[in-house]
Amino acid sequence: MVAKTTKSFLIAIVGETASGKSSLALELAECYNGEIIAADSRTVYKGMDIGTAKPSREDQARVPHHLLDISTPDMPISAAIFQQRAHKIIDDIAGRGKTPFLVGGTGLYIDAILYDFTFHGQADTRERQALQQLSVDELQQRLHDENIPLPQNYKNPRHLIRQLETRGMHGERHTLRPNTMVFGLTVDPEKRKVRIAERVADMMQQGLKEEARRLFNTYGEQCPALQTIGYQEFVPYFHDIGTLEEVQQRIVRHTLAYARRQRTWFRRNKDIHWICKKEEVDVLITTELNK
RNA sequence: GCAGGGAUAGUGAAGCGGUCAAACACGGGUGACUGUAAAUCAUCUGGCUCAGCCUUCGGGGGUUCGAAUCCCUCUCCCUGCA
Repeated sequence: MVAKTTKSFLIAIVGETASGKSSLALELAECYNGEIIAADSRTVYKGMDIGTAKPSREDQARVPHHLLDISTPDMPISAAIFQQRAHKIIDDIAGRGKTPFLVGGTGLYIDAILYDFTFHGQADTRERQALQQLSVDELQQRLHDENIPLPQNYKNPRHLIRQLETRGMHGERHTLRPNTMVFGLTVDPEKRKVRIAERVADMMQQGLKEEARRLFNTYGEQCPALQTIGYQEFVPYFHDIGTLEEVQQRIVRHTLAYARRQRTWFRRNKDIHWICKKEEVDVLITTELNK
């Protein structure tokens, strides 16, 4: 019992895409003898580098990063798998007397750690593929037949499939993990658009097109992991539809929409300390450490 | 110059006498979401003192109980003949 509550110290840094999480995390990790765990559903895949703004080799040399490149796009990582691996690494880092920093923008992955989600119902790829052929109506009918209540998003095929897989079992959500501080980075709405546009232009410069082409050639256009902003937009272009200009514009728009979704996810989290400068974090961490 | 076709909400595009504030797509806003989550889904998107009212379908004028839809005319755009 006691052992459970003496969890190691953990600092989480969350926020929308292009909010500066990575560079802040880097600074803090250097400052507080830390290591970084990327809580990101796309940087876990090898080969998806430019489009995911994966930390560079130099950054990784400055501070050890974890859960980057742990799989390939054809071997999907789920929230549950991510959680298991992250737990182990957090313990490992703490065991070596260092401070783990959980950094990322994938809300579900972050929360799975912060609130120690219990997941129910293993996903069976075969069965899932079969279910994916069904329409929303058919999936709802199926749930009805098996006496399983509809999920909250009852028109969402993915959630319907999941509901079938878990047979309606609901995972548990616990209170915030002990010894944990959660920081959220805010972005000036005025600057958001410019920042994202610049970032996307930058990715194009770095060869995003070639990276995308290589990935699609290797794993196919249907590969779920490649249904990612920054890659999917190239598909029509590779079929000679539209210009590169349009691809870039679409990536920017989709990224903006994604950032919005991230905001609505994190906004609900009352445990987040919203900040916009490193100094604010320093004050909070220092007082926490002195307790 | 003559003969045709067209102008519709932020954009593209339906509608072709009433059920039209006007389909649909895109774009935009808001939200949901515990084993696909950078995914997926819902919802709103002319204005307002919002179960009703007001102003819209290139401009103006008619016909009609009633027009985005019919007629006349003007402006601009595309097509065939000159």
